[in-house]
Amino acid sequence: MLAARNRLRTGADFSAVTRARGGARAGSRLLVVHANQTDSRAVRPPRVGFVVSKAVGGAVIRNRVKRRLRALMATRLPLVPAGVDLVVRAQPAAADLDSSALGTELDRLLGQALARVVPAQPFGVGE
RNA sequence: UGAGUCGGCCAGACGGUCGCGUCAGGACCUCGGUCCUGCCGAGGAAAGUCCGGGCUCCUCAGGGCACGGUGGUGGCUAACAGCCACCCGGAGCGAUCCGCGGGACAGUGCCACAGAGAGUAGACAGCCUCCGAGCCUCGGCUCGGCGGUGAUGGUGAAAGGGUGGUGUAAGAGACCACCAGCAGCCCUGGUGACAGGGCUGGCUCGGUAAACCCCACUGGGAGCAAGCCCGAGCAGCGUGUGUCUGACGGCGGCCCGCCGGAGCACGCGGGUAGGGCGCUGGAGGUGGCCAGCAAUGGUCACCCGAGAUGGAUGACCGUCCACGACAGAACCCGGCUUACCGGCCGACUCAUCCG
RNA sequence: UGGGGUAUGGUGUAAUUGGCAACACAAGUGAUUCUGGUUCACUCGUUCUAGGUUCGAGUCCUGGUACCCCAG
Repeated sequence: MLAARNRLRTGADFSAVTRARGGARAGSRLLVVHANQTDSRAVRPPRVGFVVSKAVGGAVIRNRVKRRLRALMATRLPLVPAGVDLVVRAQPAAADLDSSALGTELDRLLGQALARVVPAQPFGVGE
């Protein structure tokens, strides 16, 4: 579980990230990462939300996928610039992966999405 | 030793680092929150939502009808379609298991096809007496007719007791014996379902009620996103005050002064956004004793073991083993059903061997 | 989370009170045609699944599975 200030809390927040005009998206067969700079003055900490639909599996599998993504995201949170909201969506194939495979996939997609939404500050995980 | 039946229990363990949620204590605080410490933190099915109950709101004088639910008996329970014990029927050598297990003499409906006849039975073939005609090897045979018959054949899921005899033209519960079954009465045992036995009777009226129905018992509706409380803003109502005799607001706090200026203040009820409560101490667990065959109940002691709201149990490691199945609380509880890698314990049955 | 509904050839639908699972389109095979189309004939079913009631179940009863809809 992330701290409350780092979570998206309402359905309006989620649709603001996933359907916003200025938002960026990077996806694969495993995950889809949405990003959007909702606060241009960048005073708010970054916020993250997760979407795991019933197509992924039962409640146990969905919770496991969500917890793994949450734990992976918690370590990467300091690298996300302030004022940016993220939504990480899991595809059905993500249920079969372990944490390390999910981590590399998340790094790749996160870099793509953040580079599109904040080109001035490139995401530097690979360096 | 092998095969099997039933019941109960467990649901990876230990350790390290980093994190999460409720609660309690403390610190900081811009009263939004942040940080530190500590306790606790998913299941036997949390699942399916198939029954039952608590709780909440709505409806409701009382009674009846309609529409459902249940269905051997006795008990347990808050209640149940559940559980326990027993009865009956069936399966098994047995331990044991399975059964929507009331009523077809209250009434109605249906029983396709086949078959003569399918429900107050029925004559297609056949069998038998008698009458008539024909043939004739004079034993009889064939055809037609008035009747008798329910034994035989064939049909069907099912054909109106079974076996043996008496009887007859041929036959038939027409009559007799035994058996099966039904009804009535009585005796014994049992709270009861029922069981055992005796006497009498008519020979003996299919199946289907998970068809309508009858009988007995029983059921109001919706559901915690139920519902209750607080409540911005906008609008409404009331009272007071004010419109050049200037309310109120602005100019850094106050006074004066200057500027803008028609509303302003208080109260009221309903209630949107939003927030809080409901929300977990309960038909609660663990252990002992007592009553009971048991389900269960009583009593004593100890314990507090989730309560979130985008929704908490995770991540990375180490060691061990049988290498980890099915699966995640969202108001709570009692059941049922379904899913499931395996493991442990107890009781019992059968077969074989040994003593 | 709570409430409600549906399931029949590949697809869309039928089937009186329980008595032979029917129709259209599609697909395949064959015939007709020089070839294709049209036309004709034929083929194609665990009635979602497992039990039960019944002589007999798509239909009646019970459990399960999948999908869809509604409230928020």
